[in-house]
Amino acid sequence: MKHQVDANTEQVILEAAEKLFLEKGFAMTSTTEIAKAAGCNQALVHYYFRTKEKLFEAIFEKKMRTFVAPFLQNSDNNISFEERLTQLIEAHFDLLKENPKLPFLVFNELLTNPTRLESLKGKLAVIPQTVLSKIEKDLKAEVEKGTIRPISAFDLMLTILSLNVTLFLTAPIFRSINNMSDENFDNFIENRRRENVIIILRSLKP
Amino acid sequence: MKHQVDANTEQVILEAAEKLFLEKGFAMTSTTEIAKAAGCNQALVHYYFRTKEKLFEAIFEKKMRTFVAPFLQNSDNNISFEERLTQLIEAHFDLLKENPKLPFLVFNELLTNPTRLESLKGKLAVIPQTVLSKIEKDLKAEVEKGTIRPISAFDLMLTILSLNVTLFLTAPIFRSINNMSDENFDNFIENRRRENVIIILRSLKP
DNA sequence: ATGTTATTTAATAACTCTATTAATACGATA
DNA sequence: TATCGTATTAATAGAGTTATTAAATAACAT
Repeated sequence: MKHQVDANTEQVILEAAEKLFLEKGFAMTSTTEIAKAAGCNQALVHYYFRTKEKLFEAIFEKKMRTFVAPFLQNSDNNISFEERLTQLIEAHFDLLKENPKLPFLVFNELLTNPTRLESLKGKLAVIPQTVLSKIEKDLKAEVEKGTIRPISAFDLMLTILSLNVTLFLTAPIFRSINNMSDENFDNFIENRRRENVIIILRSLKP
Repeated sequence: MKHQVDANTEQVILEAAEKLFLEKGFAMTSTTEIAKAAGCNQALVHYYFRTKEKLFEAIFEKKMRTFVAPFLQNSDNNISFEERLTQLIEAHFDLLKENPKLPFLVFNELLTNPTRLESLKGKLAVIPQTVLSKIEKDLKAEVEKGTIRPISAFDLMLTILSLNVTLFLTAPIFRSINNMSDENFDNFIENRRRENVIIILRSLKP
């Protein structure tokens, strides 16, 4: 068992924990396991983070922010609404592509642990309001121009979320069932990126 | 602690376990907890099902079948393709409405436990093939009639799955964040049933 | 070199969980 | 009523978990 002299041990533990939590969720991951993955003694995990819960929270909150990030960045633009929307959808898609296990973690913890949901409520409740109201305004303008049908920002967001999230949530399952090669899998994913954009744009037509 | 003389204890245990597994997943539910919920001794749980794993499997496989059921029933029809598709989407939606925790259980277990996925692979792999090929045929016919654009049955299924599943997966979260009343929540759900059908039908237009 | 602080480890307390075992209650049947 | 199989329970072994503590070691400034 080597000492972690050079690297920041706290960071190494954090990363090992992140990987394991994403793979197996909170309950199925033990601090012993995290320590082993980080190449350190189990007590060190507690030395740096005191409890498993606190360690998880440090990771979860950061990940939560990543998860909703694309909806927050405002693309102040001279490009068309359709282009802006496409960019949003694809930004969300790409983020999930780089963090494919993220939806699992988020849903798993928010659904099984009511406390977690409660504690995040305060922090997250603000986001939808500010973001949605901006998109709402955008949508209203387009509706008046007659370029799209009337639809709530919430419904639109939920549709984007649904199409993008479920793809990455189910991808490992379909991949396994269909015995896809890396290449097939990549094609499948990229095909879906296009498909999702098409579905959403079409759903808005007047 | 009363004896469970009258009712079929095995069934009572099964139902208690089902409820708890759906709420909190496999790892977070203990046999002790199941026994308490079933009003019996913890050893009885093992007496009837030997292991927690076997108990779970008995429930999971049944639930898995429920989950994919709507895609399996063939509506041999004289009604139009659009109507048939609408019925399929709504049947799937209604099933999820009655089993809102089901997607959580299925994803949670298939994703965290590779063994589970492997063991189901054999049983489930057949289904997509038979079902998809039938829908594929339907789609091809419609494409030739010029009523829809070319699309794979798999993509269509994934879209339906995405829209319906994510709604029920995220519903408790949005409900909590937005402090929805029962009535608001019901409206929200019913509105989405319509919305999901619209999105999918529109996505198929030529 | 030496004292001081930060990091790391081994050991272990205190639980909790699964699974098994041995003993007991129940109910039908001979 | 004596007997037998099924249902049920208390007790507990055994493994694994989190968290704490005290001791050892490394790092570093003086």
